Amino acid sequence: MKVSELAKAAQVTPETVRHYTREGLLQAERNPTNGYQTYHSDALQRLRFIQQARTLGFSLKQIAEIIEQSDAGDSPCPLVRDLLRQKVPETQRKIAELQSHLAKMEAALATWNEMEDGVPNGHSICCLIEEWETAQCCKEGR
Amino acid sequence: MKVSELAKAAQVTPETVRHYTREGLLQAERNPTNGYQTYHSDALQRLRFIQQARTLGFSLKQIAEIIEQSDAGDSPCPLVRDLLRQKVPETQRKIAELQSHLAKMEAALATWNEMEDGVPNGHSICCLIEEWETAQCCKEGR
DNA sequence: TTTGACCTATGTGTTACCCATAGGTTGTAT
DNA sequence: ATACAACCTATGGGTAACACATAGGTCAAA
Repeated sequence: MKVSELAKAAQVTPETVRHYTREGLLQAERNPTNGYQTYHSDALQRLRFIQQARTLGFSLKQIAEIIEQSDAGDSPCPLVRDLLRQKVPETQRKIAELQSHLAKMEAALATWNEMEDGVPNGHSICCLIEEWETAQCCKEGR
Repeated sequence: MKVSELAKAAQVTPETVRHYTREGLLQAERNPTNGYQTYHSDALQRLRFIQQARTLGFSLKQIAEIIEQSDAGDSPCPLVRDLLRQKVPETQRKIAELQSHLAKMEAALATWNEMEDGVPNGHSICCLIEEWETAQCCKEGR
């Protein structure tokens, strides 16, 4: 398999395949006559694994560690479990954060539907963001 | 106000203040004798505005646009509303994505509590991720 | 006057790629 | 046989929002 063939099979760009190869996440052999990278068929499986892990929020670095352990003959499962245990609260925190933002944005949009646009007065830049908690400023027609 | 004073007042690092200044989000004047950046007191208000906007997920570029409009005497409120309207579905999408990941991670951890760690067998790298949907592999004791 | 705490500019590192450049290779159509 | 498209290669630069390191100038207090 050549770069683009592997890339197409996994629905990624050839550049991504080259990137993973450069970073050591994928193994390839050089065709000595033309210097092209050649991948074995199990590279596709590994690439799919990387995609799965990426989907879960693992960094390439973490994935590289997992693969390394695996290649060394050790079970990567304990490592993966540790990483997941770290990632769960991180993800929960991120979700809570985004939900808070979302609530603010929706509340603001709802309120502002009834307000006229403010004009900057030298003190405030954008009342919509500035007086965020109250979102009262535009009511004054500033 | 000097860089660090402004930074401390807004609970950010001096480097962040310099960054915003370099990017044109904050205005400063040079002290001609020593070259130090000098900020007016309303820079703090502006910095707080930037923080608010960042919290909502606006990029520095978008914030710069908002500030530009404001400085030009135009109301940035319509622009902000447009940006928010774009950001709401984006945020919803991100939340849904994270929730899906979280659910998978939690389900996996729960299942794997009862499983023994697998050992790589040359075919699978980490059954915990690979056979994600079923998460059956480790049951076989591979 | 020395010291510590500040300031400056510049450049590098982070993450996971994307894109541009310049040039070699392969396969097919003419 | 050759032109041409479509592939490959390496290299370097760009992205976002800073953090950090370096080297050197400045300031205030002891």
